[in-house]
Amino acid sequence: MKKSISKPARERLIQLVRLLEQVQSTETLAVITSAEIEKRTGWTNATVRRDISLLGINCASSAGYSIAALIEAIKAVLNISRSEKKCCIVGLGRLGSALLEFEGFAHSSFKIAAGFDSSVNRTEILSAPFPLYPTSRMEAVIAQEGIEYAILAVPERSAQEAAERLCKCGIKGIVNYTSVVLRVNDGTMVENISVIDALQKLSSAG
Amino acid sequence: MKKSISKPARERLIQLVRLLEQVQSTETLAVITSAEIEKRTGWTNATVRRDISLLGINCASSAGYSIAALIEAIKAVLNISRSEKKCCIVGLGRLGSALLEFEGFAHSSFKIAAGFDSSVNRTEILSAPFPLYPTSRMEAVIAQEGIEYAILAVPERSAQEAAERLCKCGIKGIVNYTSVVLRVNDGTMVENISVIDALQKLSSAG
DNA sequence: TTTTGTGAACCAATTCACAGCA
DNA sequence: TGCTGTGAATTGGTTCACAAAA
Repeated sequence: MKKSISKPARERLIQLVRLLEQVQSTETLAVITSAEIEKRTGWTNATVRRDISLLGINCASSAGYSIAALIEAIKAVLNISRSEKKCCIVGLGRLGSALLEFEGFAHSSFKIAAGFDSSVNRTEILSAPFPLYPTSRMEAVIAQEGIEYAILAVPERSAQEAAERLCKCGIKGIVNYTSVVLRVNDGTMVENISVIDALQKLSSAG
Repeated sequence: MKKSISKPARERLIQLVRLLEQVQSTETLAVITSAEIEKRTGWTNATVRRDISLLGINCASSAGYSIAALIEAIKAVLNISRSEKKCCIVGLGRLGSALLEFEGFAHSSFKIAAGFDSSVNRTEILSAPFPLYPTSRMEAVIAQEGIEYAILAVPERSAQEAAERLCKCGIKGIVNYTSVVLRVNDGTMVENISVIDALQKLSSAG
């Protein structure tokens, strides 16, 4: 863990751990080679080996890497699922409330601890496995619950303002579902996952 | 100008055009400097200037870049909004159907031309401004409509199979809302926008 | 054998630093 | 003066190629 892991390598490792878990749950393989990972991901085998070597562990034989050991190593180094991390959803329109049933959360180390919406009516009508609050209580609830990450799913026109409030609360990162380019403090990171953004990336690569 | 634009540069330019449009619609600025763009995005002014110079146009004065000209230039070079591009939504659960009301589409050059779901019941009950079909008709409709991109919002267990069918149809790109690591043909690109993926990127960057 | 792990080489991207321009 | 545009330098990432290990 001496060498710090670059962003592209980290992102590949995040995907890799998920790929390995999928393999583990649908196939009987216990071991996988870098060549096989290349087939399934498109990354070159050299890149795969380099990424894995950055973990600073040694879980390979001449048949390849032990899948179980590799999963553990990546999780440990990237502190994925090291401890439960609390998130909140900001904006409970169709998109925000669709997340209430997103399967992926079950197997992750992220836990949704609160939902916020400016419409009190909506926070009262919706039912969720976690408490819903009016946006006015955002700062208080985030501090009190120790929420670290926010999922931003408000209408475009409210996105920047919401982001600023989240920054002031000391939120570590925002997952941005809107296509607004957010201006945030240095202490806060943003991951953009707007569908328009993604489509434009695809079509500009064409 | 024959220098091809790198992927990171393209992705910044896509964000930049959106930022500029936002500035244009909320402020009265007609001109913007690379230093100002740095403030709003966090990219260094050198990177901003380099990216813009890759466009091979010249829309700057000593006061900065003309916002309107810059928007046009980026759109032209990245063929954003050059022509209307057809997409489909595959999987009309809560997440997929939430996209029906996503605002961003209105101002984009992407048009949703079809929705697919394995539940015939669902395709009959939902109402959308475009036709909905059972998944069995996917291949036929995609070919007939000339659909180029797909938004994948099916349950995790069906994701890989759906992706393979989309590849066979010759779809150019898939926007993947699931957290499954998709294996696709060389001719098909994937953009992953799973919320879990995004949260893990944020927390591993810590 | 086969496959990893890794220096060294290569290629890509960013940043520096400054000439040139309005 | 205050900006852009861009060669040159630098930093970062990927790939090569091969020794070492199983």
